[in-house]
Amino acid sequence: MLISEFAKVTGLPVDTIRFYIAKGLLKPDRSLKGGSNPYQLFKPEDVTAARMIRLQQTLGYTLGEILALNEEYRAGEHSSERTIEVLQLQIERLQQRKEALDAALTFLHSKVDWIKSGKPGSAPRLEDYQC
Amino acid sequence: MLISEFAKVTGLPVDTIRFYIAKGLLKPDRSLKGGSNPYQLFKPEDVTAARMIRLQQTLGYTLGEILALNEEYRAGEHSSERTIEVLQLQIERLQQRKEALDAALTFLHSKVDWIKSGKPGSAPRLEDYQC
DNA sequence: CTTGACCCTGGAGTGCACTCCACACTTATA
DNA sequence: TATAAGTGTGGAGTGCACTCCAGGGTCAAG
Repeated sequence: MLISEFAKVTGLPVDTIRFYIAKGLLKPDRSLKGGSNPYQLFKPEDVTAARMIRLQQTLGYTLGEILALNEEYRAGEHSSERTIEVLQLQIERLQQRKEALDAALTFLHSKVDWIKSGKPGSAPRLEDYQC
Repeated sequence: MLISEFAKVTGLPVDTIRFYIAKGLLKPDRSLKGGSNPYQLFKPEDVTAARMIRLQQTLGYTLGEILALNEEYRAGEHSSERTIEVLQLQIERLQQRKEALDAALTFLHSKVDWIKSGKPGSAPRLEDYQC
């Protein structure tokens, strides 16, 4: 598929796609059949890759980290131990984020409860939900 | 307390603190006693505010959003309904992030399990953990 | 009263992640 | 064959969140 269709499928602006290509995050095929096609061709797996990038971004990774992560992941494709190591690292980091998020949610919920109950006693303190 | 001590207590660089003050995120007192002190004075509640800012940042809010959120929060201080509304919105947003995070974690865990079990069947697909 | 540590303001610079633009080429349609 | 729509490259610009620096004021110690 061409870039405009890829943009539609992924929901990403064309400029952003080109930006990702320049960064090495996406690698569409070029000129498949004897130089007949001067355009970049995107495969279904590129769609998956794009979605993976967006996911990793919402999880707080920078594009540089995502690139490094994915390359390391590819490099360790034949070494299960290395791959597992990379995955474990990601899991650990996400786990930490989740804990901070849980603490924040508990704090917010307790604040809502406190207000709804007519504000008896002192307000819930951020310090009590260490994040 | 003066800015250098505040920096030590919060762990933030002095420049960042001044940046937050310029943005209106922190409001230390100025010249308390008859213009004798030309320096900004930070109170314990400023420390809490700084920690709140950092927390909100890790949760994905921009400084602009944090400012708006905190001002709206202050504005609704006497209207419990408005405050609860703001809190509910925050909770909703964080809940969404948590769900994406959970999906990612489940995906990563299943990938680890799949590798550890000698890679039987097909690899876990990102698509199956909609995020 | 000088020295050194600390403070303030204003403005410039940095890295990241886009976003926009000018210009040139290719391809489908009228 | 003219024209419009889509594609590629290179480079400039934007917004955010800092980060650094010059120039100048304040204050406590010696």
